[in-house]
Amino acid sequence: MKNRIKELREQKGLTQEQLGTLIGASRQAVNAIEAEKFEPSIWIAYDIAKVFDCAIEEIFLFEESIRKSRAECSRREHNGHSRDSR
Amino acid sequence: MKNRIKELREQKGLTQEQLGTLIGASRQAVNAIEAEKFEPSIWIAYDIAKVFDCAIEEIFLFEESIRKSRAECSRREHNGHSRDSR
DNA sequence: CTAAAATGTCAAGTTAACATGACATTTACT
DNA sequence: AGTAAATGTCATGTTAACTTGACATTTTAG
Repeated sequence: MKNRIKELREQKGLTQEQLGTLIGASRQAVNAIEAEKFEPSIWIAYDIAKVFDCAIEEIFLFEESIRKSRAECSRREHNGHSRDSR
Repeated sequence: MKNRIKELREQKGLTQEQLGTLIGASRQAVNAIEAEKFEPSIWIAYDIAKVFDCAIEEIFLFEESIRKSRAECSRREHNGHSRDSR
């Protein structure tokens, strides 16, 4: 998803590795999230937001993002029962 | 993690299943997240927040929550190199 | 009380978010 | 140019956040 990590990180003069250390995550995880390779877990999102003293929504731009994982793709044809089937 | 889903959901007169449908998730997922069985993905957290017209942090109470998953547990003994080792 | 709706919970399977390690490429400095 | 730091990226493995399906328990309403 779209995010402002790189912008804010450089503003603070942090490397990806340093940011990773600050939030207790790997350098590669920071890199991948920053590069929009995958979605952050909610805790990592929160930790990053805290480093930059922001709300999660100010860093991760949900509205402008394309949702790849759930909530689309499947769960499209097999609706109509919805009930647990008892 | 601690959250105010039940409170807000009932305030709106929604069932777990209805909330699940609104955010495109299963009833069981809503139940488990509400009961703090597991952490929501960031998209589910966002969708729930939007249903209740709140910020994520107003619904999921990070500060009061115990972090079970990452950022503790491992990554404690094997520090000191930090660099990729080349 | 009784039936239905809501909720709780378990099993099994899938998927993606991580971790670690390794190597390649780019950036920055002297 | 040369070198070190920073970044990009790939492979492999683990784990937890989901899914569907099924059944048990609790709550609600007539």
